[in-house]
Amino acid sequence: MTTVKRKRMPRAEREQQMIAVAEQVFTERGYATASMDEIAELVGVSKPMLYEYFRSKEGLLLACIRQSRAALREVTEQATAGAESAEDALRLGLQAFFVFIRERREAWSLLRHEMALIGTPASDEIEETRRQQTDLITSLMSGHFDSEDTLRAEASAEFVVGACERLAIWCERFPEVTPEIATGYAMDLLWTGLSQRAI
Amino acid sequence: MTTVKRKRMPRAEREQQMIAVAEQVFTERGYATASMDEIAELVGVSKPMLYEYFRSKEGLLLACIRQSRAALREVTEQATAGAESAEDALRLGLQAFFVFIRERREAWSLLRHEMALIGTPASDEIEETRRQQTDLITSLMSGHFDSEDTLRAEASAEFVVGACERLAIWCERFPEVTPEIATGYAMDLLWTGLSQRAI
DNA sequence: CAGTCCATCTTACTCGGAGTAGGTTACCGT
DNA sequence: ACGGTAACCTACTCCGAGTAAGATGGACTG
Repeated sequence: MTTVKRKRMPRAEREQQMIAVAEQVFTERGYATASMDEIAELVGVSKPMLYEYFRSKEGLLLACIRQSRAALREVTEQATAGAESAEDALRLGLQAFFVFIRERREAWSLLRHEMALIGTPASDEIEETRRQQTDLITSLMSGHFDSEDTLRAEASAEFVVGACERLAIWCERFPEVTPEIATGYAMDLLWTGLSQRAI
Repeated sequence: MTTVKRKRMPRAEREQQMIAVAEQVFTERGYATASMDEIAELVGVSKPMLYEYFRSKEGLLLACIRQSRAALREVTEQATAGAESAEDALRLGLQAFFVFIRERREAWSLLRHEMALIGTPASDEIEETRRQQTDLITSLMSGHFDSEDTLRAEASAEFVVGACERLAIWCERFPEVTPEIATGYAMDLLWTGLSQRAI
């Protein structure tokens, strides 16, 4: 767009630029509808360069997902590092998550939407992101919960991740629901359950 | 495959057959990898017939999703019809859901995996399925909960749907987790919350 | 500063699958 | 028996993923 002079640049830098553009395009058009030609054009480079660096369209998507995942991990681990109790850890982690998805809508959109591609490397990659989160939750909880029933513990972690993922998507429709409010909803439900609110 | 004599058949019947085959193929190969030629061949009919009846590849996917959704709705509505309390309704609904996804793996797989296609009709269709479930939950709960805070009520419903969706996917990896056990996990977490299990 | 080397980059293709134009045939009602 | 139409087919176009083979800028060497 703005770049009139397409200069050569070192591989690492070009890769980052490509990922940034791809993240944008995939999010806007959707993976299926996005074309490699368009991404190449926006980067200001020819299509074979994309293939040189990422092997395939899906490879490019993978790179985007991996980057988002790393960012999410960074954020949630930092946030929960100093927690004392399970309740505290949960709250801090939830808060970090809901802030992340608000601040980095594009990254989140990728993780959220591009889940088709069953049987392809990309679906594994998305699942890996969730596994990262469930592992984190499981380990956070392990010190604070009766952990006899490991199956139940795993189920709980999955449950939490699914619930929050869905809640996050819902939040997008309501700008007035701040990360703080979302965290509050999630904590209430997770911690005290629905019974508290039954008449 | 087995059909040696490809006979003509009325539209409605052919449509059903096509949907059945498509559901299978989409599930096995994934939407992106599946080809209309292959589906047509398996049905024992030529490709333009698929387009005549479903307009596009995505239209065919839509038909599959709609059918699954109708089945899911049928099952959950039936199950919760006679519930007395909120707790009861929740339990019966969850049970019906977990039984459904076990018995109809293919249908469920479609709803579960084919979520790419952001901005396309199919993504709306998937969301519509979730909305169906959240609406059901909301209406089930409306009589039993303090409904001043509608935003919170909606959030709760989304939360429940997301949690159960994720839990259902997790269950696939553990055949020993029966629908009954899954329902138990979900009820415990939803109703009494995590605090009950904290040390 | 001329020459060499190679990472970066390009043009110009192939190939497979979505979607379509236009014609053909079995079946049903009269 | 004989239209009429719903069901069906052959034979294409077109678009986008992926690739083969070659061109070029610029860093480093003598």
